[in-house]
Amino acid sequence: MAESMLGMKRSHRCTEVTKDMVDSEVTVMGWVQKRRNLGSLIFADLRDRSGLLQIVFDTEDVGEEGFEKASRLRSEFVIAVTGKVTMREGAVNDALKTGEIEIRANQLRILSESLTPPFPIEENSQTKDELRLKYRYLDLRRPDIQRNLILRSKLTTMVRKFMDNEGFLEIETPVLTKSTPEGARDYLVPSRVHPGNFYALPQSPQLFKQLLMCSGYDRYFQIARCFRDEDLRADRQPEFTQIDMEMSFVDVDDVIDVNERLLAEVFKNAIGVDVSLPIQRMTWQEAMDRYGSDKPDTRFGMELKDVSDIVKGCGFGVFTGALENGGSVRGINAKGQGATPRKKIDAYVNFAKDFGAKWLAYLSVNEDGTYKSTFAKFMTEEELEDLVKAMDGEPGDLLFFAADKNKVVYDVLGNLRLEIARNLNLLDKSKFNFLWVTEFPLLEWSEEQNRYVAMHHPFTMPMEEDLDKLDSNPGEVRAKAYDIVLNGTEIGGGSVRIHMDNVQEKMFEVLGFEKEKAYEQFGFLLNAFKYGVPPHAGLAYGLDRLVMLMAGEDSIREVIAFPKVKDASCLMTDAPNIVDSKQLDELSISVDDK
RNA sequence: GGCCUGGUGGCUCAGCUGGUUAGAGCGCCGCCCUGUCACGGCGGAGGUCGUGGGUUCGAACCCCAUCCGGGUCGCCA
Repeated sequence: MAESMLGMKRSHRCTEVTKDMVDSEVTVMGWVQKRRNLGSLIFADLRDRSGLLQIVFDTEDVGEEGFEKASRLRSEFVIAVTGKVTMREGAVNDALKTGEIEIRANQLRILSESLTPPFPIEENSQTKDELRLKYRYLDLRRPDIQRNLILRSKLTTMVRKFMDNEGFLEIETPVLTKSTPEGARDYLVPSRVHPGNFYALPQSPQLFKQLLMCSGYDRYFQIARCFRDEDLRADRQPEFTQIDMEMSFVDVDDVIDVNERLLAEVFKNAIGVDVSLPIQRMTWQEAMDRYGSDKPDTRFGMELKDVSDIVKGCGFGVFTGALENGGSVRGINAKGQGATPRKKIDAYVNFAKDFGAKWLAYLSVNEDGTYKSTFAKFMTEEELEDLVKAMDGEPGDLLFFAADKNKVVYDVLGNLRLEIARNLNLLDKSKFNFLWVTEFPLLEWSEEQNRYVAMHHPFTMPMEEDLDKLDSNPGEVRAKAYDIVLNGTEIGGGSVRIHMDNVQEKMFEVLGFEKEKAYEQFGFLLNAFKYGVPPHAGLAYGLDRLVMLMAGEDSIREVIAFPKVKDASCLMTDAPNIVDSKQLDELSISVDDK
């Protein structure tokens, strides 16, 4: 039976009550975390978002009726308590912020009873995700999730403050917008007024923020919800949040400068981490050569080495064959892992195959200096020695080699490097290694479409010094695009945009867009550019990933209040769901049952 | 779409090569208990072993299908 709170007013959150307040009367409200009934003395731990506070119920203070009521308390009941703050008579509980004090209740109201929760509401939950997400409203009561969401709120507040100080304006852009070609699949929204026509939910506010630059807003930002209809991962949700920004009359260094200061400020203020500026920069090519990844985790070494020159004359067909096909042979050295059992190595070989490796060669340097390897028989003793030397191989080391097209070699070794590091616990979550990756390729050859596609998007400015290669060698043109990487996770990316119509036309030409088609898709932007467009550039962060890393979590679900599961459905609401045929009729939609 | 992995009382798990009545801890319910905070003591309830089919004298265990999670590859300008 629930009671009204009429006449009672909460005076403090649980942990706002301190020992300075001893002897004063407070009113606290919250959930019963735990009750301990000793017969004629009852303790209850009261919980709210601030933490726990112990309440004592004694007939002397709360009366017969109150005590009887207290004996009915169970986990997750919502109660209001008025009482006197006192120092604890018994032992102090060092685990609690309020461990020295307690409230001697003189008034108790049960504001709401609770069923026994389907899983314990406690930190470090052991409960399966399935159940947590079905009862997300209970899961969200757990202190660790509450901490994450509080951190997230703090972070966005800090971002807004910083951006405001820097002269950025927060401007909202539409959520119902136009479907864009290229890139991820759009979520579509049917139009009732225009039968057969659809809005798309934005994958990012990209085009709108560029238009805002055309309109003279100079510095824009937005904490924007974005949508992509692609499969989920631990760090990917169908709807996610970007911290999006765009600036006028700037070049790469200007964007990097303001963002370095932003990162330094929020990491310091939100989690007390010092980011030393300037943040290291690395070109895309260097990142690929050294780490096999465009988002290198620089918390550990194990860098890739190109050994193509060493093995080019050897008798091992896998190596020489890759070189003849224009590829390369590269290796990594797992220091001190020479004793890795065969089974584990086989697992690495299988892992490599997931990334397209037909082959993963390995060699361990025995303690006595001899080698054990699958390919030793194809090479002379001298060739092997040179190879090991090139890899800085010492007794006890384990070397892996991939030989294929560069893309495959990078992919295989880049991921293998991470896999080994994970197994060896080299990924220290208390370390925060930032890195700018710059000079991305402008274009990427798509086998599937048999044409070049934009690596970033079709409005990305090529580097001025590469402009003449747009005709002769488009694949080698570098872009004024940059990513900000933290511990091997891409937390943001952006570019300088094309503001020169001749360059934009050339870009569409290289992408195989006919002029008409380009206007059909992006006419509003291209037309806007005819009326005076400033040079502009921007960047967008994945807020969810940023908070995930700050909170030390492994999945963005831990920092999103109501996330979706692997198949993009919501276990709590059951969305998506079928709708009434009347609704479909209004939208002129008929559904094919398959 | 592919691959890997999981589903056993409310929760977390154990359950051998197929063999009596499927177990444990926590939680829950009842009684007792004045300084607990992983409270304690005594007693108790609670299980279609995800679902459907098959093999077998016999299935939680083996086979097939399917549903629901997790990871990952493809995909994600």
